[in-house]
Amino acid sequence: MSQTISKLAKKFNISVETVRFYERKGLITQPEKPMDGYRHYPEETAHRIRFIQRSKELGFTLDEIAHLLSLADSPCSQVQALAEDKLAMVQSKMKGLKRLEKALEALLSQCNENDDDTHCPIIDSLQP
Amino acid sequence: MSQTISKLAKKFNISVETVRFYERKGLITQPEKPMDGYRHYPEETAHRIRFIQRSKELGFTLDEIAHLLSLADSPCSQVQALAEDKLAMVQSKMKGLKRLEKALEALLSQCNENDDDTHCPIIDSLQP
DNA sequence: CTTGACTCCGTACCTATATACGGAGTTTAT
DNA sequence: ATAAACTCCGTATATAGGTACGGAGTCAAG
Repeated sequence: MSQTISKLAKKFNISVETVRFYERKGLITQPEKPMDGYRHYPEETAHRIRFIQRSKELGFTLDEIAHLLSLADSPCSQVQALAEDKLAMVQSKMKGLKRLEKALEALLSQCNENDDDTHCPIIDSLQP
Repeated sequence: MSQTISKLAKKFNISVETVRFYERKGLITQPEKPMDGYRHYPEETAHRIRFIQRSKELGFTLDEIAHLLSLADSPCSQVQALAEDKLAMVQSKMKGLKRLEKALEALLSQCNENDDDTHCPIIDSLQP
């Protein structure tokens, strides 16, 4: 069953504008527009959008998703390489956040030892 | 010693435009501009920029830094509250990344069990 | 047949954090 | 004294991922 743009959008809880945006990005192909000039989407487009949404949940950017889609029939090793890159990025981001967490905890523990509420050691440690 | 804008910028390895940008943002105050119309920065501005840079490393956004700066003489408890919010954000972000990591690892382990390089199970699991 | 909902398109706008540009005026070095 | 380097200002551009708008045409229900 072919769908209008708003049906499709509603199905995935995104806006009509977003569908058009994905189209412009080349993530989905603009369907044939019969006599009336309106888009009528085949089932396949719905599959693509599902793919896009799942990939987004995995932290892929739209550009990376475009890449993934273009790899649909490529050797597994290529897809794997992309996922591995992503994993490395995720892990490095986590390391940064871990550092941040430690730093914030250290600052906060200074506050806890501070009796004088009128002045905050955090401000001091940030200043030279 | 008062500094010109480019000296100041060089000192912190940022660009002149960035200094002007911080000024527009209200993070640093635009200094008096004597006869020639050029900015001459007091030492204090350098301290502020140092503060900004350290805070950025801690993951504060410029808006949050503006807030921090405005709290410089506020009760410790207020500054502490801001830092605690930030800590909570950092921790929640880490949780999200942890989930992501697991998901990617699961996908990759499927690839490792896959003999057929011409087709990738990652693509399949992303598709409906 | 009219009204309201839907669709089209191009374009502007949004956040965040800058970076880049252009033209005019100024300071510094040689 | 002249040229290079610096400064001023306002504005435009960039990324990412959309969101919003306006005017015109079209479709579906009653």
